[in-house]
Amino acid sequence: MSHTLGIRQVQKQKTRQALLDAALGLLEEQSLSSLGLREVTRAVGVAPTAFYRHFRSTADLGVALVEEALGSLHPMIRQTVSPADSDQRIARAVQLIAHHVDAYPAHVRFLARERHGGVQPVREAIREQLARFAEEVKAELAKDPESGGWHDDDLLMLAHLYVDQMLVTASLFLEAQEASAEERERVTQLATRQMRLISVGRRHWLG
Amino acid sequence: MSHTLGIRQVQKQKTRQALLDAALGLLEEQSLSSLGLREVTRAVGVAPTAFYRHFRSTADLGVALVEEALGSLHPMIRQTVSPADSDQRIARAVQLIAHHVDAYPAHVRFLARERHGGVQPVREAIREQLARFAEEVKAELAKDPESGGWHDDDLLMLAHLYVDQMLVTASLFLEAQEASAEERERVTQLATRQMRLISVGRRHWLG
DNA sequence: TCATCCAGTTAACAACTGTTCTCCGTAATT
DNA sequence: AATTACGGAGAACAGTTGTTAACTGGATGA
Repeated sequence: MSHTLGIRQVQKQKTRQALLDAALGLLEEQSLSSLGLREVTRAVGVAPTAFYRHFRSTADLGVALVEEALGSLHPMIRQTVSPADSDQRIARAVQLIAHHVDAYPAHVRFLARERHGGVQPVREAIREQLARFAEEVKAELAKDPESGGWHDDDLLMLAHLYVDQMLVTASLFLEAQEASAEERERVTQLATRQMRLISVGRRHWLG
Repeated sequence: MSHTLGIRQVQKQKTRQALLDAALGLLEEQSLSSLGLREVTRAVGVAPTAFYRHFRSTADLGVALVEEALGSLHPMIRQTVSPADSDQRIARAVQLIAHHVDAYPAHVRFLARERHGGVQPVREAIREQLARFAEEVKAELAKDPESGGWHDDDLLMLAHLYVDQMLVTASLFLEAQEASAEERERVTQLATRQMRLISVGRRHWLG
């Protein structure tokens, strides 16, 4: 069943990953729509034409990056929403987001930047994946006894609100990454209270 | 006091505005970081070198576009937040946002795209202006009797939440601009209920 | 062992980019 | 009426871009 990859396919995947990594690095100070194919291959140390062995275009590479970036986000979101919303749990969730931004800053930057960016297929890929995430969050919320009597539509509405709020918070942490410890603490306080307000709204939604 | 502009300065401002308009149009399907100086001048029908009479670079042009785009957003946000949050008021606010997106789609797209985009000075300009907006919203919220007993920090927190939620909603309407009437109605319902949940949270924030 | 495959290379193409310098015509100033 | 100020045009610069074509050499499968 487990067919060991030949040394050839291993090498191919290795350079493919190198292209993805290099692109992610270059995207720190520009958008995908201005990312050049040659720019990426030059950073990897490979001929420009080699690019075509892996991707049709930079937009195609962008779609691949969406998978990678949201793959790393996946477990984080799960952990964040799963427990009920006590104040302690919220504080922990915010810390989880902060930690994720520290661990994968380039992924977070890429998603925040290209979610509304200039490359349509990439926008669509992000939108699609985030919708799947919202569905997942909704399923998690449905387990909670607090969700008794909630309509499906309202659960999905809340799930989207959570997902958007997480991205906003992650983006805030990203901007404050090189800032002072006090500034980062300010962001933490802000995000925590916003999450708390949403929780209060959730608690009093019915009746 | 009112010094009438000479026919020369009038012409200059006219071509300057033409450059801004052309750029805004070209930015429908790309990001600012990939917008070329020649591309813009070609669209206006002017020599490439004329660009330098008005802007130092495309990033400089971007900052000018921030002023313009947020200028049009300014009265909209005011109207949206001013009244207390009855359900009817919320529905009206969402309609206001939808109307603004229809009236200035390019402005909304530009802000959503470049808020996290690849050009640092533009990001900073947007962040700065949005912070000023949040301050203004906070002042508006403070007038409301419902804000009695609220800390300044919490008021600002809520103001930011509102501003972000408005941008998210505007961006949703923008994506659904060419979609069916049912899809647009779905977006309206979603945005309305999210605003409502935030209002519920606001109402029960204290105690 | 031998023929095939295929990731990566080299070379060349026309088209495009931002920027500088020099010049022009005319509105503005004196 | 004479002079200056200045928005814009024109040409040229070196450097970049995406894409095609033909080629190489080592892993792969018969």
